[in-house]
Amino acid sequence: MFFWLLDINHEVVKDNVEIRLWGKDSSGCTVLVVTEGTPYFYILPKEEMDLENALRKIEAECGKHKEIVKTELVGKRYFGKSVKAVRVLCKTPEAVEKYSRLLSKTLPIGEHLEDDIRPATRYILENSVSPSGWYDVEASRVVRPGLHVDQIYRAVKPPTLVERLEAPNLRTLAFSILCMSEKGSPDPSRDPVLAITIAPHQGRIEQLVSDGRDDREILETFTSRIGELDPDVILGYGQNTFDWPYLIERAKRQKARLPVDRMGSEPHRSVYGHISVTGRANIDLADVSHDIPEVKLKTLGSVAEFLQVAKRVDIDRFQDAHAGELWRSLERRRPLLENQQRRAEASLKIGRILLDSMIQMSNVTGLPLDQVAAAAVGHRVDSYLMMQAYRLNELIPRRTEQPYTPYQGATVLEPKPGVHENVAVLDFTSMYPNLMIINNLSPDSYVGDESIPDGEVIVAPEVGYRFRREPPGFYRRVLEYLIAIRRDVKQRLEKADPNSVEYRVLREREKAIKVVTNACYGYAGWVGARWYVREVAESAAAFGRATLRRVLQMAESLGLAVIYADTDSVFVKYDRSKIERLLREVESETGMEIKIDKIYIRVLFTEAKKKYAGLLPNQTLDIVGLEAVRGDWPNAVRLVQEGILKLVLSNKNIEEAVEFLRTYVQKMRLGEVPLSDFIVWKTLIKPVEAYRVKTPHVEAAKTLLRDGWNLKVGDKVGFIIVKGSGRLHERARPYLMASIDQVDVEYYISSQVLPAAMRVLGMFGLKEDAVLGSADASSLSRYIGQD
DNA sequence: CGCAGGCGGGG
DNA sequence: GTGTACGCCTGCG
Repeated sequence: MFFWLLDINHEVVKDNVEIRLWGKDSSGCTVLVVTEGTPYFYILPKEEMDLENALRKIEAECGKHKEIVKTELVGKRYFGKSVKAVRVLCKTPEAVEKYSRLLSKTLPIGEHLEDDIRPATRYILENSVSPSGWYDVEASRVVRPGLHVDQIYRAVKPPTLVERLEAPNLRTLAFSILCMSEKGSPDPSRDPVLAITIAPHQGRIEQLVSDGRDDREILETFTSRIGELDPDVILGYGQNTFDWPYLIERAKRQKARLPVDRMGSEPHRSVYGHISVTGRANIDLADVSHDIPEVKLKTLGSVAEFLQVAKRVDIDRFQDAHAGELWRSLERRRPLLENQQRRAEASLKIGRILLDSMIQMSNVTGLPLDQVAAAAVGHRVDSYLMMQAYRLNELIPRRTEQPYTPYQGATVLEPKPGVHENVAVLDFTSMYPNLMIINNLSPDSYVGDESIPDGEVIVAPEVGYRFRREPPGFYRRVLEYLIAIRRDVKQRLEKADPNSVEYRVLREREKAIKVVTNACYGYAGWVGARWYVREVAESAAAFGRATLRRVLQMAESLGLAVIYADTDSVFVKYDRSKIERLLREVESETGMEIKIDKIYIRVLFTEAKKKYAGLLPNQTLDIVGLEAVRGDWPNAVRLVQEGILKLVLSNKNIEEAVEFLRTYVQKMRLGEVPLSDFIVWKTLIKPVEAYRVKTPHVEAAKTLLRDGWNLKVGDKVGFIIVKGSGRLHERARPYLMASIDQVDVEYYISSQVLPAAMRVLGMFGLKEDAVLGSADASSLSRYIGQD
């Protein structure tokens, strides 16, 4: 039987672990394959220990406990060394937890390992069954009441991989709930669910509306409709943190149940804080939005607009406390309900667009579809490395609590301020992964204070850490493997028809592999990583600095003018033959690929690092780091600075830029700029009470909290600076509580718009008073093109 | 005036 | 819960 693996969980049935593989078969039927799981952990005796003796002791101790099935000595590797470990097989995961601890306490003979691997993960690793892929399994039909799938099988043998790229047709729906409160956030202990919208991919959109007091009926209808529609994928926006917990709490209050999964039980919280619906993939698109860095403000409307499925303003409405009042009158309720429908439809469309990439990320990293959406990059890499460790017969280290020590990172050069014409940006392809491969930077090749002949090690510059040249370390093997499979996917892409499904899948697969490859360096320096060794990350950074330094030397000796450099990129004055020579020489010396990334017709640098704007040959403007692209500056500032940059870079027209600024400032003073362009958004990175300083956004948040709002870590606070006296934070108002005539326009002009404008205009020798003074813009001096 | 806390975006 | 480097705001002594 062929099936595509959608979800995996385990149940303990009569002291045995049953692994449940939920999937779809090749005809689109839902299937469940049950099989046994074997829970176990390892004891790794200390090196000086006599193995026979250790094993005898362990066996003697294990013999006393009936939940331990057996022990066996197995050959494994641990941090690159061949070791013998004792595998302790248990009946249940609970026994694994209990005896791994007990044994290491009563028998202090070594480390206990892999007791932190959950049964479903263990099964994935052991049988190489990565989720979101096709498998062939020899299985017999069985009957199991109470499980909601078309067919149930018992596996006779472990599944084997089937090379088939295309995912099956997944039944998908999106849902959204509507709850309201007279003030602030709705509270499930008080406010009923007012409406639930279900938007199935196939079929009509449904809206279940309650009478506003008793939501029991719509909760029950929702549950039964999910059962009837039987989705493989459940989409939503924020349902892990809002909709599901709210529904669960409401159901509890109503003494109702929410058996929406495929085994008749309720949604529950799982590993990455997400809500798991067994047998289906519950995907919160708010989690997935973090994979789209281009979308700054993570609202459903912003994501919808970015993906061109809806206009932001049509989606992000009624998301504030005022909406509660709308529910009261019947005719004003209509737009509220219509908006909710649009939100569910937008979620559905967004999900359909993003599903391919999530499926590939799931299959590459080995995390089930619902988990991969919720897991952060570090956990995705963690999962990937665990699969690779299994492939290489390496024991999986546990996460350990350890202190965090910062280390020195990359080099950033002081830019040459001014406008430069024809500037090429050269950069290395995957610099950190390549440095890790070339220098064998890996936890297992890292040589601490052991004495080793100089010829056998590579020494990292500046930091002096040593790494064995041979054998290839874990990171090196994994990174080489990643690069090899990516190359293979790229080759297949070249042959594929760009309009085919195959092409689309391969493109997403290639992206997923790239993300994992590029995250390995950061992962190596993350204290939470299973394979965290700070010296590895620190050495990669040091090799990076040395490499960049060398490129700068070589550019200089070739007579190429360097304008700026950051980490793995160098900005040089365009000179085709010299650049080509530089690239060749750098490649042969470093063994890494470096190429021209882009050529700016004109690029403007201020004195600041990491801030510049460049004009590309197709007339588009690249703005990096400047206020115009930052989310914590009001629209007014972004708009003015971007406008000025466009004028000075594409037309070289400073007079027009000054005129543009003057006109905008005038509009501000005349009240012709809308309130929304004055809003400053800042994120709360900790609970409001935890702040020791009084800042505008924290004070605005306090005002909102006093008004009954529910603000949490990660929430964005939009505020306005209003007229009046006192410190800035005393004049910060939540934007919903301010009107246009209260705005301190002069503050915005002098402290926000002008500084941002002058950062650009100042580069042309203009002074603030000259710009806003009475002088005619056309009499301003021109400084363009000096370099 | 200088330093610290806070935040966001870059490579 | 990938890393470090950086700029620039406001608060505060």
